[in-house]
Amino acid sequence: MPGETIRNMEDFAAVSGISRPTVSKYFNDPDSVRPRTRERIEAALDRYDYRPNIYAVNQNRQHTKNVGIVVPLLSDPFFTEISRTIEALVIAAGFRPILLSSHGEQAQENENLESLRALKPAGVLFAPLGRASDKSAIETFSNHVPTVLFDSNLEGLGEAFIGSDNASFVNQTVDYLCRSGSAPCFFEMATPANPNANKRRAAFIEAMDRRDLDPRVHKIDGRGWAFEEIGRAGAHAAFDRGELMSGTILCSNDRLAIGFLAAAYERGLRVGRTEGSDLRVASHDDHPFSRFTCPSLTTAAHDYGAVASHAVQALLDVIEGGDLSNARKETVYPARLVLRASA
Amino acid sequence: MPGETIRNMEDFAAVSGISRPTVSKYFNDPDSVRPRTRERIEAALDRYDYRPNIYAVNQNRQHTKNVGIVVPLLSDPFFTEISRTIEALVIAAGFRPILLSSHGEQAQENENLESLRALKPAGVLFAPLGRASDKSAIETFSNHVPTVLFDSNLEGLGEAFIGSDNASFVNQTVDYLCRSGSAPCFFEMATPANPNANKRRAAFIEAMDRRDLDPRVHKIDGRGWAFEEIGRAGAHAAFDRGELMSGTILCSNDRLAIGFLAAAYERGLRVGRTEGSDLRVASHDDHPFSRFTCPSLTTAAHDYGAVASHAVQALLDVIEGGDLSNARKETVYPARLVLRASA
DNA sequence: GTTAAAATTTTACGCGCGTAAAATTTTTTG
DNA sequence: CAAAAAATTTTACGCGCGTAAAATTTTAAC
Repeated sequence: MPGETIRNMEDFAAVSGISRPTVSKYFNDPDSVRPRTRERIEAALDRYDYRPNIYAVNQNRQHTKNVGIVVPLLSDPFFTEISRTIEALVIAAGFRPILLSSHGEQAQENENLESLRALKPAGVLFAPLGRASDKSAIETFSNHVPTVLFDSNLEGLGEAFIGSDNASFVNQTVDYLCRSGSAPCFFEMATPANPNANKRRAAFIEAMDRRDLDPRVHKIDGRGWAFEEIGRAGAHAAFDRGELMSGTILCSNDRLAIGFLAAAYERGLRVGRTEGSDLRVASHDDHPFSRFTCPSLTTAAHDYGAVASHAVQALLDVIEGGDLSNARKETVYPARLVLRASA
Repeated sequence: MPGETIRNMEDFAAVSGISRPTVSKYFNDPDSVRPRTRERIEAALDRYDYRPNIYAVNQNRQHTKNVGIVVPLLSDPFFTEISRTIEALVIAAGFRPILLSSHGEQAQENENLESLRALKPAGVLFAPLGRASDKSAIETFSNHVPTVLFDSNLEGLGEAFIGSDNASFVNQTVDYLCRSGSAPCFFEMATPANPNANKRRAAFIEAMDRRDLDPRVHKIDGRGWAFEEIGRAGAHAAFDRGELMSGTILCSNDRLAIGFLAAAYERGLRVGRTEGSDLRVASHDDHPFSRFTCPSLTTAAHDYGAVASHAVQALLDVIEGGDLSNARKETVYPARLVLRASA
């Protein structure tokens, strides 16, 4: 009868009729004790709602069962989505995910790494800000905590990098756009925060060169992470100069495209691949909202599942396997073209 | 010289020339020690990068400096935004925020509460799922941990509730729509997950009754949290029957409206308040993307800042003040009408 | 400069659990 | 059923820190 109060593992061991060290063993791995013992513990466990004190458990551990997940900007639905997927995999692997957003700022990113270190995580899945990241801080961190980078690569940092193949993204959109209509002009921020943007531009130029086409790149102003507004303002500025009002526009990413489409709508420009349209717009990322733009956005989709599961697996390999292969691996996944109404 | 390795507070106390209990006192409140002592500790602190072991610190504490933040669905930008604001306030108050999403499911919500209990937080800011919430689980939880509800109210649960005044939202949109054009029809899910939806419908009916107008409510099918797709499918179903293709539509929330606008666009319906438009669409929430819909969405905005800061303050009062007033308070903030192009 | 007040140091103990080593019990094997 | 193997219990210690009480030093007040 739950008359007495269970204050610690010793009390719980007493009411379950098992010794405290055995109970301790059970909580670290239920399969490590004899089935009958396990039954008795679990019987006691549902009569009394005892759980080990997390802080006492972790006090003397070198590393805990925590796994940090750091993303540059959680309010970007792309990162919300990928971190949700990663979270589920981390839980399935028996770890406790700790989700942190850097809110687009280096100071916050560094603080996230600092507070993670204090939590002694088994490992960290880390999508860095990119250009704004403090490389040396990240290097120091990754020397102490097993770190796997995803989404944005920082050369040489972390045990591995898993992301998307930017060339595949651009090759597929360029290929589709070129064979279905006029050649695209690339639309991007002049000083992108993310290294993927640079790779996409480079891939665009190369893809156009291969086709003996002029690789036109339209760069717009704007700082920070409010990409939709930057895209919208940049599009209006272009329209004011009579530019980008016809033909085919390939945006570096969906959030810029969302802003571009809003501006086009505001100008009464008809976007789409049907006859009578003024211009076509395509993009990259398959942002959760791109299904609901007007018109719906033709884009290249990340393989969320592959990136997430490979990143988690890579981290688990480092955590469990130790240093099997010392080599830092980079893995990228190709895009999947998603044809919608905008191009 | 950082020759020796600092393993614990005793080592650190030694190199800083201060006794360990005083160092302990410093870390709990830097102002509680003499200025000269503080200087010496902080001088040592930047020669050696020692920080107290979080787990040892919290092991014997009744409650930690952690504050839980639980939202029903982090991938909804509305919750991403409000939790970001709350996070900053929690940090400013000297606590460590722990952000958890229930991913729209009761099982996850209950798990979140359970893992929070194990972390012995000083308090929790909790936006429940609503109808899908396990009330008894939440009641049990809130008996052990100071809990302040926000966004969705559950009668009698938690120490306080802070949210938005649904009647204010609907009154403002209805008032504006009625005085600027035809009377609105309300567009909502037949079985909304969130109690706010019910209050909005009730407020709509009341507002229309007050004006001696017929309160037409259009209910659409759909389960889950994919509101945009539900709104889009519901709109198409209505259009197929020749309904909602003209006049004024007032959506229960912006995410439904985003779907509605996508469907209207796909049908070639012109939405807006300008001449030549087929229908007007307005909504509630001021979702971060509602600025970028086509046309941009007229809506009623939450006072994010007021809700966030009042919720945090209410929790701090409970944490620090003990039980000054035993009464559970409910506080709601009015909406701010945001006129854009859609109505 | 003396005294009272404040801050610090000393001393000492406890928290809840991990874990190693030796002793004991239970289970499996033949 | 005896012996070997496996699991469990006993015993014992340590982790890093909070914190109380008493002794001591420093600071502020006069």
